[in-house]
Amino acid sequence: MPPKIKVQASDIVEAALALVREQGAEALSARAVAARLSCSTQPVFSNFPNMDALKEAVVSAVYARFQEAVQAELSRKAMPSYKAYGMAYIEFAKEEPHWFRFLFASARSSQESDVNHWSQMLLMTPVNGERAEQFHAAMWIFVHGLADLVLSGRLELTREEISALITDQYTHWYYTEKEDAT
Amino acid sequence: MPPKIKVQASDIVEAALALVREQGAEALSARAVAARLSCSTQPVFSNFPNMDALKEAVVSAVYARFQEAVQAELSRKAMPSYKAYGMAYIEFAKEEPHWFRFLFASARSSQESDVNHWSQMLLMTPVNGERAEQFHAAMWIFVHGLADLVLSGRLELTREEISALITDQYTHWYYTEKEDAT
DNA sequence: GCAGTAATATAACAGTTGTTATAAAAAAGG
DNA sequence: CCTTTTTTATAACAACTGTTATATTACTGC
Repeated sequence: MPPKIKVQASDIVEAALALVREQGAEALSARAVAARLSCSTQPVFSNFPNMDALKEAVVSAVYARFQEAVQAELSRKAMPSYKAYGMAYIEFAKEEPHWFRFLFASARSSQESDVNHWSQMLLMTPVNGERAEQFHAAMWIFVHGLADLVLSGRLELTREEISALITDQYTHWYYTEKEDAT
Repeated sequence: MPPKIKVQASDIVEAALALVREQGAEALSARAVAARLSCSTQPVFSNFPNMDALKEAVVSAVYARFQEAVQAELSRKAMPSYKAYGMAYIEFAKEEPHWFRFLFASARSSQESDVNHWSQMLLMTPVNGERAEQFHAAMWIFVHGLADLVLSGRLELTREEISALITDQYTHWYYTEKEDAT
């Protein structure tokens, strides 16, 4: 019978997660993971067919953390709103820049990740009918652009300024729609 | 006296530019540049102290192309507008995805690149006074977010849909401001 | 206690990278 | 023609990467 398992797949993913979090995507290598677990590189390749598979697992794990963070932020509010959603989105990007970059650099198809993510918000649009999807898209685009610009340092904003920008974006749409309706 | 110079700094930058354009940032290596110029790696290091310096030069060169492309698009219009600007911005991202990524992945400080780039548009805002800067920022954020989402494949849009989104973003601000004024 | 089994460890292979030491070659002045 | 100067070429070094062949180890049923 074989010896007890010392290193499990979850340990490997967790170590990889920490590596990416602290040093970014390019620090993720078989040897770096092994060093963090104080083992050889062998367990990495017995738990995963190759490094790409591990990377995929790490992407999923980061995505789970991302959703957790956003949901935690939302549950603190009485009712989820686009503003709370956007703030949580950008907070995550600011607090975990390497994770955020890693997540959105892995260019998956449009089925995955934040499409599903945002789609739950479609029920919350303040506008009705066919304009709902356009409002939804506009908010998504704006929040994502804001996150990217803040993350890259091209825009330096306080939390209050970010909050004000999202509010503005929201209300400009909202008011215009109301004007149109009357 | 030395032999004639065969490989000049500009040749190296140009070769690097083509490499990044065709295969992305990670394809930029001393040997790859040399291979494209059919020379050894030596001229690379006699013209640049190290690869980071070359990379910087390439960033500047890509940025110049970016500005050229946007200006060319703007000069086709009777008067530059945020819409034309945004469309040119996103067109560049779609047509030269590797260049666009390379440019905006090089996280420089906020003095550089598209801050100056966008700042020339500040004169074109349709709103007045202190709201001008907020309108300006909102357009920048929206267009950049749109470019990034389209580039990564998370949003699949035709040129017409992109155009409509920018128009919407613009008019929602514009109309709301007009309402406020009256 | 021994043998079989599977999870690790060691170490190597082949590839990549930036960078540099050394050699070759080419142009021009003497 | 030959020496000097400097660009280029060859080749190597050291560090890194993914991956794998081979050994070692620890456990368990017998």
